[in-house]
Amino acid sequence: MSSSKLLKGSLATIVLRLLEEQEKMYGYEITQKVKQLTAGEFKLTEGALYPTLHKLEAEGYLTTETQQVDGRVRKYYSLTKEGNAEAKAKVSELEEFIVSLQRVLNPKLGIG
Amino acid sequence: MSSSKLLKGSLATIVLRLLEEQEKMYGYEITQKVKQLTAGEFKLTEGALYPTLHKLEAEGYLTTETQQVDGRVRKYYSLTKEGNAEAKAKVSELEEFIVSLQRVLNPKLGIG
DNA sequence: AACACATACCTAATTTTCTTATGTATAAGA
DNA sequence: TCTTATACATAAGAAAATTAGGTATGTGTT
Repeated sequence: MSSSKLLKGSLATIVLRLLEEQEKMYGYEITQKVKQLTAGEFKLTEGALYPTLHKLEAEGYLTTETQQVDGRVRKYYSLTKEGNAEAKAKVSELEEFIVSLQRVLNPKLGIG
Repeated sequence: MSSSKLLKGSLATIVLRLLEEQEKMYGYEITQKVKQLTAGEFKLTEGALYPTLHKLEAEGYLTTETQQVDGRVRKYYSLTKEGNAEAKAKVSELEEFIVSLQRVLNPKLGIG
């Protein structure tokens, strides 16, 4: 992912979150979805995405099934039961991180 | 920095932001300030902080002056003119990133 | 037909940025 | 004396990107 090399470490969380919203997604679809949601601000590179998907699958958080569509192969990913739990956990963690980050960036707001 | 290895890439921005708020700070003070602002959630490690400070100095964004306080040396960092501009730029970039990230995490909210 | 662009997957080398571990040194408190 | 806090620093390793390359099909344009 990019937005000029910002905030590394959130990609897996983003993938898990998108799969919470939409049951099945394939890699290319994820890149387009992220691009659309962020109005082009995040450019999720394939070199980052595919290894992340493979890792999440290896960890048991995702399962795959391939489909042939218009002569092209698509590999659909879905959350496993563990993936669902992991998604919730990671998203919470990231949201808490954002709160802390905003506190540092804007200390005037105080501890809400 | 840590909050379990989340969001890498924001450390330099955090440092620049803190020095916008407070003209002079030394390394140890920065670690304590971050800890305080985030109620202990961010543990900024020295192995991450010092190289970052040195890099920002090498890039011309920070200047240093050392002081002897209670028999211990403190190295104070301040923003240069370029550092000031960089701080504004990096903070804006990070804030925009957070907005995009929240859009991905919570697509229901729509494009505000 | 040739070419560019979009779709769709993938990996490898390199770089960036951390964590972890270690080292030095002084001061304060139990 | 020993631990904890203060205060600096570097080095090895790991994690997670970027950059760059590869394969292949479909579509639209000249």
